[in-house]
Amino acid sequence: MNTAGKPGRPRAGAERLSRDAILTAALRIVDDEGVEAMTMRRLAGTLGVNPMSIYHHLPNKAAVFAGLAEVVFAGLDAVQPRAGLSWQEELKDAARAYRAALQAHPNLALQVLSDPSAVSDVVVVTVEPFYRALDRGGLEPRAIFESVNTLVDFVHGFLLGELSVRAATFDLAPDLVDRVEKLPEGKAPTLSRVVLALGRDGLHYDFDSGFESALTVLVSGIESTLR
Amino acid sequence: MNTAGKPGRPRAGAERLSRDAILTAALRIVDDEGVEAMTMRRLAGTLGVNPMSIYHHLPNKAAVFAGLAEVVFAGLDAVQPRAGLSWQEELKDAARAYRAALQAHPNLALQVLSDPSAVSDVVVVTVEPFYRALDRGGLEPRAIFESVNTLVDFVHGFLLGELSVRAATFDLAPDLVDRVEKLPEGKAPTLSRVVLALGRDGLHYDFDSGFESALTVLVSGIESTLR
DNA sequence: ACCTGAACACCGTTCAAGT
DNA sequence: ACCTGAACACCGTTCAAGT
Repeated sequence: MNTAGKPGRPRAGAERLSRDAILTAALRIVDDEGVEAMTMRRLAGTLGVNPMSIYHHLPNKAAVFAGLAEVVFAGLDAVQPRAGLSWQEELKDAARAYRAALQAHPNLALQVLSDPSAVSDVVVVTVEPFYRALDRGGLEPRAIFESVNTLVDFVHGFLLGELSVRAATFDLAPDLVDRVEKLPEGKAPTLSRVVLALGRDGLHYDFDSGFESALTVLVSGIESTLR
Repeated sequence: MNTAGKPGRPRAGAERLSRDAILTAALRIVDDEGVEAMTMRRLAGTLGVNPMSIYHHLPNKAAVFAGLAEVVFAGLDAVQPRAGLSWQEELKDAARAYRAALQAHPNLALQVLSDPSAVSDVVVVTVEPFYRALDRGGLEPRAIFESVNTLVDFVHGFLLGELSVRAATFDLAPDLVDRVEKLPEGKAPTLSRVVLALGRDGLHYDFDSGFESALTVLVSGIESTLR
């Protein structure tokens, strides 16, 4: 039977744990309560298992996060480009899909983006749609490589900002106008002038349209390297 | 006298601790050994003080990191643009200076970039040089605002990659060619073709030139919104 | 092989007590 | 006000022992 609390090896097929089961539970904790709540002891608790049991399936906590990164990026794999798009629109779609994949697990994304050891082969494959679109655009290999790096870096930085703000809803809203108004005279004159010209309404920032306008800039910049 | 280990309030002027002294010691730990080594107990240890003493100067550990963020960004404040530059080159200089400031404390930068609560007014002022250059370029307030966001997001994402790789020197070098060669046939055809066309030499990546080529793309893209 | 229990060497932070 | 000591409620991980 091997009920909870009983030591000893379970019968074949009666294992209470598996790598998959552990990762599923871990992802749930991260999604619901954030990376900080995902401790080995807490994870074992939700699985109804001794903390040490986990170590028979994953070597340590870092491996748990690396496993979660795989799970998240694996979903990106299957996405097919929409038919009939210009290569520019296909490129934008790739960036949109990449952003969406990371947004699907915001708490995890922040962790994964800043942890190089969490990056595996699954992540490498993630960039295929970018390569495809730029190849269609007729760029040289070197230009493709650098353009993809630029785009991916931008998406990472954008997500850093987006997810940080989202995670900080309990904090005071970072009202740029307020902050600028409180700045000492002459500390940042151009910033002050531009921000105040935009005003409180003009600054109402929307991540989706911010992302789109950045994509427009980036794609125009990439196009201009063709000439 | 208030020698080490003696409790009680020190005489005026004989305080053994200050916010500045604490932050200086903390920055040293972070620079030398990384964010993970910077614990309250370790920090107190290097200051020769009881762990709890720190709490009389900073409310908690998060406040220590927020203070460190201030220290780092404060250095950016004084930078003046070089004379005689086109607005495009001035804009690139702003991005270069921002990257350099974050690179100066790589261990801290990763932490700060992903921690919204570490961002203070000091950081807001950081973007003034970007605003200045774009204002000279004749962009409208809205376009300036969005271009700065795009540029700053890119720099953040770029640094995330750059600092991650630097921090992972002990890990296996992420050799893209090797990884691509091991990929299942047809898994990422364009990526494979492009990467193999570049070859092992063509891919030898250099962060400095990668940064420059991204800046070229970004600035061209911003220019094209003027027309 | 798979799970457990006790133990080690840590954490951040609260609280009461010293001067 | 500034510093300390003991204590609370945690961590990740090693190791020996069960079946």
